[in-house]
Amino acid sequence: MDYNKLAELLFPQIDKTPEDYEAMFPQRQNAAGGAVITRLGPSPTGFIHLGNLYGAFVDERLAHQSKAADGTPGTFYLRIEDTDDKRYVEGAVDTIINSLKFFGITFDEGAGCGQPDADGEPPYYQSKRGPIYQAFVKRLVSQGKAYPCFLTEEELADIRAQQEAAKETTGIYGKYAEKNRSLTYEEVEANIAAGKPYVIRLKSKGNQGPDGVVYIHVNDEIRGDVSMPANDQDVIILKASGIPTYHFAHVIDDHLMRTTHVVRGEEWLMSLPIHIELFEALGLEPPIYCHTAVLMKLDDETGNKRKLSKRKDPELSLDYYRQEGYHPQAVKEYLLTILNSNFEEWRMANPDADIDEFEFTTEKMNSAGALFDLNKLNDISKDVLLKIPADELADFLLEWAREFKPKAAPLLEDKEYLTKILNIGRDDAKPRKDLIYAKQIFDFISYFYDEYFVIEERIPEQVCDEDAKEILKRYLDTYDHSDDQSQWFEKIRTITADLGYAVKPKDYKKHPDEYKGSVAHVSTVIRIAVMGRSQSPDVWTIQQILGEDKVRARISELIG
RNA sequence: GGUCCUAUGGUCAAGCGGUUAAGACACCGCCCUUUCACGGCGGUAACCCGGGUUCGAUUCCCGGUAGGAUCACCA
Repeated sequence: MDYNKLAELLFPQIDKTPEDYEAMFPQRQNAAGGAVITRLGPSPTGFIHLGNLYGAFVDERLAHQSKAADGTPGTFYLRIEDTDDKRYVEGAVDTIINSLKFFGITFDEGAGCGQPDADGEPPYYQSKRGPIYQAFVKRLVSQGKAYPCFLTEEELADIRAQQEAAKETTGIYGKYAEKNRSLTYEEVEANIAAGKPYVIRLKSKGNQGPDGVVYIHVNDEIRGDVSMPANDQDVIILKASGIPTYHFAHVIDDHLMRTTHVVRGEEWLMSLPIHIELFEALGLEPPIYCHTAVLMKLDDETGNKRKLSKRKDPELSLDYYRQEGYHPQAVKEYLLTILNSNFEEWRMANPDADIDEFEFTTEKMNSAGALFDLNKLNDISKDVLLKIPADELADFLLEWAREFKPKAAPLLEDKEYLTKILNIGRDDAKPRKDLIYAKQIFDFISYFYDEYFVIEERIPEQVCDEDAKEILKRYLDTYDHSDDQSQWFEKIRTITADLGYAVKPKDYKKHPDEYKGSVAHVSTVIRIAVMGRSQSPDVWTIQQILGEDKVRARISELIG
């Protein structure tokens, strides 16, 4: 069989060679100098989730932390893996870029990144790289390393059924590949003339060595040495549509785009043998692989760990964090704590350092899947929000409200008021940490706005209704908005003592029979009248922000 | 089922042949306090099982078990 002739028959329109493309896309300057080149390769389904962000983070850190000999940083680019046209969703690329940008991850180049050509140059959309892939496939065919296969869906199904019945490995390999591997030129020509659809398969060298099964060994940056049986499947490299499969596109693109580190999910580990054989067949050097762990969650029903699922787990979607109003920085820091085990320690030692100063390493990555922990996220979020100045936080909250709570947004437009509210207890030596995410913050401060003010709790049982009324009446009578905090509290003490409550909570605790209750209970009545709830920051401070009119109005309302 | 990955408290995790087996979150108690929060102090809680190797295994090897991943003209 004349393979050159076959290649020409299959790809008459392809006139460029692999060498042409090598010359068109030469080695990058910075990669030659040791910088790390990474990429994100999402399919354009428009759904970008926490797992994507998790991986993107590794890519971004690895690239931007590395430096070439001359000091130029590595490159992180976006490549759209749209080899499956069924998956394409309109506007998906923008969604991807914007979602990641929200979390502070930006690309240096790639799809939608403002290259001269809107699509990027070289094309960063796999769907636009057809001729490139075909040039390499053509070369493989001409070397007898790949061949056209005319197996129909029915035939494939038959083979599969037969294999399953015999408990053999499924797929096209060994004897199952024979038929199409050994087609003559004339047969191929006739099939094509008859318009039969076909795919191009790799002619696998198999994995049988003189001593049994041959294993491949790969040094994964995260997992260390990984070994598994070499590939023996005649995998499809070019689909009937002329578009390559992921496997082939990965090999060609990451080589031509000079990716040095391929960061991808653990789910790709099992196809590594295919990629290794492909690189070998093409005479190319494989990149360094980093297979990251999958994000897990405890299943409510089974109690077992399982992969976060798009359908069942809203927290997988990045939209979830935007809707709840998590600050991107909080999500980022949380991800980093599960990504690099020493980050948390570093953060404690360097509470104010920029996140970029943390030295991210693949050695500190865990290869087992981490369980997603909302508690931890919330805890981290408290610290993150504390470091953000109140006025910035006000902007963040307003922005969130405009999108997700439009009815409340106009109230938050009064930025001075909002900033004061958010600043309560923040500039102390021991600042409060009760702000977690926008939705929670809004609920937390809602009583500052009459439109959302409601009495949520009942007065403590130690205080009877008459006393409660009396407390509020006296409080209102003696209320002077210009009192400082100690003057204000002195008046509460007076009321407390006059009505037979203990001024010192300890006294009440020691002698519960001698008092009706303590100053704590009296204060709680006031709290509920003014804030509608028994738990809040300092009452005096809140009243100063609320303003005299609101304070008086709310108390008067209750006295009737 | 085949193949591969993983295995330390409820969760995230240090550890890399000899440790009282760190720390963080969560939980509980006490203190501070007009409530809550913050903070401080303290507490409950772990090396999956069985064989080896070794003077000695959480750590190394083998087997089991468990969990996860993967077996498409999807990525």
